[in-house]
Amino acid sequence: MSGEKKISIAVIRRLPRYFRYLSDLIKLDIKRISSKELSQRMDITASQIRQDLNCFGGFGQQGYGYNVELLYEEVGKILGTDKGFKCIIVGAGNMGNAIANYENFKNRGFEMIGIFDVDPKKIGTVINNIKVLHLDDLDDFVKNHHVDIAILTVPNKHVVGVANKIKELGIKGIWNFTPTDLKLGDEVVVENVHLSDSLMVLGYKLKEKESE
Amino acid sequence: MSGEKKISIAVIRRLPRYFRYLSDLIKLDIKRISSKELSQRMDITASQIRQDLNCFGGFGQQGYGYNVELLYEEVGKILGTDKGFKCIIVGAGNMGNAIANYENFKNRGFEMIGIFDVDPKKIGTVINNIKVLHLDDLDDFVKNHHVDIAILTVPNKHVVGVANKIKELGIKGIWNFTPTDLKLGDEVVVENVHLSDSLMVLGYKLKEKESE
DNA sequence: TAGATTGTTAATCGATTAACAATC
DNA sequence: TAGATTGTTAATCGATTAACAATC
Repeated sequence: MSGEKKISIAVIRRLPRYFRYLSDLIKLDIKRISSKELSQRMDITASQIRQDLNCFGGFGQQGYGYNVELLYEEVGKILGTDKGFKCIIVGAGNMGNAIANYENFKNRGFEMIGIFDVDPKKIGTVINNIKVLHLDDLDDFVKNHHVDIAILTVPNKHVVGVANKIKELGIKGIWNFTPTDLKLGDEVVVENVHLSDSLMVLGYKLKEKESE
Repeated sequence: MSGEKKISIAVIRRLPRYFRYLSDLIKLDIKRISSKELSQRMDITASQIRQDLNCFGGFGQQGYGYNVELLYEEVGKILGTDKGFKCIIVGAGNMGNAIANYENFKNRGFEMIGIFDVDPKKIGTVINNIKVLHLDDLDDFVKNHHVDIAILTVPNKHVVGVANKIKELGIKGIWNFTPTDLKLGDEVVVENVHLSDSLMVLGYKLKEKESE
């Protein structure tokens, strides 16, 4: 079922950015846009925009450009914003809380349906209308609810154990906020956030800037 | 002051990962490592490791490999872990809270010295030993404290205003947690986190996986 | 139709990998 | 010394950019 040419991760990582800019254009009531105009707004080349979009189909029209609304919908579809991915948060600490309360995920196709922790003080509390359950109840929960994605915000020492459990339960996606690189094989797709890494890159850039 | 060849951002983004793995090796009491062994642990090529490290100097020794402790220190120095970057958090919401409470930043060279918000209910409260101040007090604060980095966790509608203020106050680095792409010119270095983008990439991968 | 702009092929650029001489 | 492994150059691969024919 995969006769198509493989699309590079570099292209994929730009899609959410297109999605954002298109959403902004809709808010500005702009109906059509050329790759040239969009390239100026996004500070990338028009050529790259056309190449990127053409990986997925000819969404534009010669002499006209792209219909903003249509392109927005197409990019959304490519990213799966219509899939309604069901997510659970594992680890009800500060980061778990922040994510549970973040309002932007829902309209991008991600729904938070459960939060898990092991701290007795947290079990039973409610975060953004979701009751915190004990991690031991995760097995039962997964039997009764389809779960697409587990969001990992547990302390580092628990990561490997929890990740393996998630895999065993058949959850196929992990959004990993821990510093640990997970090695779970091909069955699970992992997207890492690695906040410290990001901050350290900023530190480097800053150091470079100052030595200019 | 820049006769050296420019080091690509791809290399820089791998450095924190080297730093993490070296830290793990130290914990395991491993004293030396070859690029080959490290490549197996990190799942990248030995060639890439040697190329990356050689951008900054010959830290290894033929026939021996790399001294773990020394390499760890060198990579740390490159990233500026010894700089003690002074950071403020702008936006004391859930994400601001999570970051203020994150314990891993300090030992990577980042110190949180201030938190700012505009919500009267938050002003004066204390988060991880740091008192939340009103954003109007930021000017004064910057006069009295050197600030390297502003961490932006404000609601989206305030981003542009706050970012401009940060720039005017002479802060040179922004760690941007908002979805907005900042356009502040060359004076300020920006590192984006864009959590939604990351989650959407995971959604895409998941969708691809399922259609395999 | 003429002008504009895409879709797509070709050229360029940069990053990764391979190979091996240098050397510990 | 012989074996191991780096540092570094050369080859390959992939991603970005340029160019232009197709076509709206």
